[in-house]
Amino acid sequence: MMDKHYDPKAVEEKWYAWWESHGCFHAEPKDGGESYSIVIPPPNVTGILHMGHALNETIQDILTRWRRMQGRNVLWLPGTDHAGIATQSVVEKSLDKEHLRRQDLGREKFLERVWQWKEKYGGTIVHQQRKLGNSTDWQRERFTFDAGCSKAVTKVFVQLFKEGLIYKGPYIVNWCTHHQTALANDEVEHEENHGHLWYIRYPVVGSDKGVSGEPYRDYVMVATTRPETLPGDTAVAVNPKDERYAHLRGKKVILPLTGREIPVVEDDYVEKDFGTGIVKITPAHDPNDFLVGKRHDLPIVNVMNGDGTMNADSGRYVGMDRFVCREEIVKDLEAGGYLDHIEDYDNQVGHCYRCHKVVESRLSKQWFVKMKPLAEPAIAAVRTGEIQFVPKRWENVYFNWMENIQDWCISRQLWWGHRIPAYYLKAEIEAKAENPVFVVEETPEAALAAMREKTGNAALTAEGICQDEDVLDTWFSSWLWPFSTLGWPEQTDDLKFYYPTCDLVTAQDIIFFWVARMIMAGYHFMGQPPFRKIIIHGIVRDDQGRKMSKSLGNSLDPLELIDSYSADALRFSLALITSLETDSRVSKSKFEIGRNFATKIWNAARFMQMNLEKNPGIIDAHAIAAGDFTLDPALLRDDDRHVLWTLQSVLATMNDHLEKYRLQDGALAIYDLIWNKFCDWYLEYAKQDLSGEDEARRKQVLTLMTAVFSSALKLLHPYMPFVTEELWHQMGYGKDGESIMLAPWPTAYTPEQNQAWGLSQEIATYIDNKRELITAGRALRSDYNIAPSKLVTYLIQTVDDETARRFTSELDTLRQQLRAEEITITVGGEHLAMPCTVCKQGTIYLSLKGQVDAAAELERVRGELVKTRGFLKGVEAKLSNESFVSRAPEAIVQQQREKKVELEATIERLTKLEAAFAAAQ
RNA sequence: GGGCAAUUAGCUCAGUUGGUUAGAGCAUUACCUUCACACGGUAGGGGUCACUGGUCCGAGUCCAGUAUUGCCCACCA
Repeated sequence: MMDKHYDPKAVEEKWYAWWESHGCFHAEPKDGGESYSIVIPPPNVTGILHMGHALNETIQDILTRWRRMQGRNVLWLPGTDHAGIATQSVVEKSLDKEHLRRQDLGREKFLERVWQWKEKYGGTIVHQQRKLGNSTDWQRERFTFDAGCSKAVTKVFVQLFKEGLIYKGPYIVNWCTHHQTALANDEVEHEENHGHLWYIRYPVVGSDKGVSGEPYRDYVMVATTRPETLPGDTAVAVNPKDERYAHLRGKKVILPLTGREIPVVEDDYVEKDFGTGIVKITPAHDPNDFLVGKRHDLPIVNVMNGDGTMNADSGRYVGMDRFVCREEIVKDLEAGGYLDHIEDYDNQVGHCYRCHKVVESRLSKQWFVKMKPLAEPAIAAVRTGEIQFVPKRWENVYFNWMENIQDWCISRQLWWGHRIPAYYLKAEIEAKAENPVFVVEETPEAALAAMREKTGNAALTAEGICQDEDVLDTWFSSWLWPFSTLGWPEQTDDLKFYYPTCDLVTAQDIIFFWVARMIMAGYHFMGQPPFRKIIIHGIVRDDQGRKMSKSLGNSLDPLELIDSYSADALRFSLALITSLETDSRVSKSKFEIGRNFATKIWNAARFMQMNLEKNPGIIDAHAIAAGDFTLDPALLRDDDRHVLWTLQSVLATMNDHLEKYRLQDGALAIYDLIWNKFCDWYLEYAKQDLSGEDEARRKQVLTLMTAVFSSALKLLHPYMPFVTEELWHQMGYGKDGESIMLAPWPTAYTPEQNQAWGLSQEIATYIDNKRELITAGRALRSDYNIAPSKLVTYLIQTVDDETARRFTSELDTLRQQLRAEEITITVGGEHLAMPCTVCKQGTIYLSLKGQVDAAAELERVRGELVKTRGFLKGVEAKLSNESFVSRAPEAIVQQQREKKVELEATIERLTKLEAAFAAAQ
């Protein structure tokens, strides 16, 4: 006998291992069929599973399991990202404990350590993903730094370079003067800094006075937080719309302390209302100034060394530390009469995340990809709808970024990553040549040959050249993910069959980093989109709406949730509480929904099993689950028809919801079917027959329950794979231990079956009405404070004969359920002089003999009459609108006509009622 | 500063082309430990759908404006 409470732990472990070992997740092109493929957004190899992954992967798994059951050839490809900075930092931190720096080990030894780390700990997240139940094809697991992906990366780099789309150029990076290395943006911590704004006068060239020590009459005033970079100024800038400085157009100013003449340029970057509205431009020491300099073709003067001391171009400050220099320059400016005044000023200043020294903006040479030519087809693809965002509004975000796209800086001064396949003459590098000769090739051998040709030195050996020290941005491998993982650049069967992939599921935070770039790479290298639909889901937040983060300590751990509630519960609850439209707030208790649901299903199965054990061999569960069963129409009751009909309508709704990625609605639909329709209504209804003497009827009920429940399990399987699989076997639905995950997705009954069994919307509506009638009857009792034990007399009045007939045929049941000694059923409006309650749609009226509130009923009927008349007016207006009648589809017009007739009948009925109530009053 | 979204029950959220009585889960109240399930059942309470105005026979839904909140982008030299 099954236990009262479902114990998911053992079950989930058992079935995952079973699925994996039976190759249930594995996909092969040779199996044919229509392909459905998704590549997983590869989590960082350093990562541990968080709620974001749980949501993201649950969505993908629901889609893939559903499609697989539909018979598609499904591939969901897993893998991880080598995550350059993150991984390197983790390993460097572990070196810290040994008081080692990576430089002490050297590049090769250090990389060995990282690989060791990856082998040891890199599997953490993929093991955690298994606990979620992901049906990813683990035989195809990939890593962005594995041999295949690395080959693709190198090939792409060389191709883009040869196409002229990759170039090497100057760029401002975050520079730590202590570690003497570039830092990525996320390695820079911004802290509030209590500093100053120095207001400095720059004399305008041509001014009448120019003697040092005297105030200039004609000058511009510049405000700066970094006076020490002044010797590197190569312009001052104003906003072109700033009327105050219109007279400066085309003029030059004198750079204080140096005597150099620098131009006044106009640039939108300048904020009119900040400081004086004039900015000094120091292209070598500020990223924005660098861009201004680029736009205006300004010279770049670097005044600082890598260690934060001033260099020769700073003039007399050479050798000073940058902060000493700041004080000296301010002193000199004051002495020269250039310093106007100083204000206190707070701003954000970047600090190194490791040594907390102020990060310097430093000019360096970096590699770039020209993005404009790549962006054009990618923009067109979304415009034409070849690729679609779901929800659609993200297209705006995408266009906004793509149309203003900047070149992509792809080089990183790290060791862990794909090394840039550029090769130099070793002699030139050692001599620190300004612009060393280089070649870009896929292999060192090819590079040597190319270099020999380029330099005309046939005697050049492999020792004479060296590879670029930098590695590529991690995204430079992930943007190839949809095809590099399928074997590109080889033209594999996988690639032919599964590319383009179908859906990409991700959160909005990597639309730029990843999604947009994959689209560009897809079109450029494959000539085809990487995927058709982009499903953007929200972010999982805590119950106060904050992002989950380690530092806030508000993270929910999916593994903990799986431990306390089960993976099924986590998945189902996530699906139920998240929509694509908004972020979701979650708290631990939310996951009880899924757990309780699993228990409910478990117990429904237990109930059925108990009854099957009492009737051994009465049905063939497997055959019924496979759709091979007959029902005797003579034995069918309306409640049977109702549940069969409801199952079919839920199936249709689920398909529609899943097609449109409304996973939440799908979850709700199956939840309602199983809990409310099947357990609360049908199982309760069936109890009387199951304990009855009629064996044919018992068999019929058990057949029907098996048919409905097995279909419901299938509909639920994408959401709750484990418990459905367990019950599938417990109930003997799969022949010879076949898995539910490969069972065919349910289909609607044939028209013949529907007809033979008398299934129709009318029957379903009748049962709904009956439920409502019983509820209303109970409510009436409580309204009039009548004890449940007391027998009363009900009057039921229906609008149509058919409903009256059905009620009459069930008088005994109704009497029992309403605890009535007498029930009178009539048709039409005359009888009802003492109405008390009205069921839905105004087609059934129920009253309790001797209990009337005619005044209230009169008021309500009048309200209803007003509404109905208004509605009728609208329909009439529509029908008298010529353009509607002539242009709208005939079916719609007909519908309106029918509605009109119906409304007129309703009004007539209500009018009679009104009169009856008025008389009663 | 630019853009996007949200505002519906105590809480978290649905509400698909405007349509008759606005739904769910949790929480809550009463009753029920009835032989599938108290992680349960039955019945109930709780909403001027942020505000103002507009269009319409009819607005949670469409339009305009206001307020509040959140996010993204660009960021003040």
